[in-house]
Amino acid sequence: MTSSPVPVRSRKRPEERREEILSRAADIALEQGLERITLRAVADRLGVRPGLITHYFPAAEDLVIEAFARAAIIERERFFPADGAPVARLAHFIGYIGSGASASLARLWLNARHLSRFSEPLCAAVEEQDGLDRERLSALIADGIASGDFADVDVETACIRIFIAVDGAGSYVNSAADVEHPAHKHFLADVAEWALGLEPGRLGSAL
Amino acid sequence: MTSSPVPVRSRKRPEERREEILSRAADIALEQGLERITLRAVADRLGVRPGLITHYFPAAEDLVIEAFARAAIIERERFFPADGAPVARLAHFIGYIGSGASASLARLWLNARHLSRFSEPLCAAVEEQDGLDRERLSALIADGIASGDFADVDVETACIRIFIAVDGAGSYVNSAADVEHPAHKHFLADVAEWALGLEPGRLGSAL
DNA sequence: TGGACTATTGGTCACACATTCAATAGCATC
DNA sequence: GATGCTATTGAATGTGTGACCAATAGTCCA
Repeated sequence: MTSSPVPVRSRKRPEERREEILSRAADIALEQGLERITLRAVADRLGVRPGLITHYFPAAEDLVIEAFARAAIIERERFFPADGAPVARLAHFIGYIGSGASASLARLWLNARHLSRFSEPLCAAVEEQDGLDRERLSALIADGIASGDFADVDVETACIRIFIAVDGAGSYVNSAADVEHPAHKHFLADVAEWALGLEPGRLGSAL
Repeated sequence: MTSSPVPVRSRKRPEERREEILSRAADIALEQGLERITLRAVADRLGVRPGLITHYFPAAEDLVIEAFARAAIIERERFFPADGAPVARLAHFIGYIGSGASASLARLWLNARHLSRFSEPLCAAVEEQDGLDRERLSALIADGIASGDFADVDVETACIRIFIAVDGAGSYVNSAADVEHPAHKHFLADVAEWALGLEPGRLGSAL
């Protein structure tokens, strides 16, 4: 009585199929973690046989690495607005990180940073994506300095400080404990104000 | 011609054996990561059969959790000196974290924080150890405030800020990239000075 | 329309893992 | 010195993983 499990075989253009695979793998990376990207898991989501994934990614590790990069690239656009005044862009960035909306992104980075321990190529991919984030923030900082919104600080120094604060705050993303303390919630804004020579509280409204 | 693989069976008191197992598991956690704590790996290090590990830890996950706790407890003593002036103790703490000596500890925490995603009991253990660290640092801060070395800041707030900085700096422990930039190396000391109302540079000599 | 190319399948294999359990042997106690 | 308890072994089981490969069937082109 059940519908026959007819194996509907749909043949797609290699580039398209590859995109599909990467896209699903990136979804898994964000939802469940990089170590849950298995041939079977990706194949199931696509309604396809595991062997097909191997066909496109002979080494499963490469799929994981590319999926991480894709997830990082896609998520990046959510917190780096393209335009607006420097302070507003910075406030959006900080507000986004501080809100729960970036939890899956924080988990992804925690995940990847840890897994870098076991995989040299993944480590390289992490550093590459990290570099892209830094480029974005550095550009934002440079804009703010040029416009006079930020003090005339060293861009790289400010960028490094802010990202350490981002990663520090993100460390607790998997903890059930209280990240409700004001010192927690305001840390990133506090550090950003310090790093950019803003008067304390200037970014506080972003929360 | 090879020496016969005589299975030398040495029978030990349960408490002693259990300690041995935990100790080796903690070693593996620090050296190779929590996910490398397998029945076989621990058994091999002890010259014992995997079944014996199961005998003491019917659920392997419990061994991992206890091994993490043990590693965290042992390592804690290395960076929280028992006595000395508050500033000196703080400088030791910061110097230890900043030096490469704490790399395996940073890896352990990154590891555990990530794995907390998949295991509720591990998450609880992480929070427990985290709480113990915070107790230590809070006591140190309270001492410094009482002695007048630190400003009259809120202990919990200062503690939270410093630990976010610790975890943020530790995030890059598996990266091959440059953590050599001064902003990187001084971040923890900078934050500590800010959080404790110390004049900038006061802790810098610790590096 | 027929043939070539290859995306896709279905099945298999080897490996690492935790778990289970009956059999064995060390140690303490009588 | 015999006996009982249990720490320890040896082996088997089941699951999940990546990798491999011959067979199949879409799709495109001559």
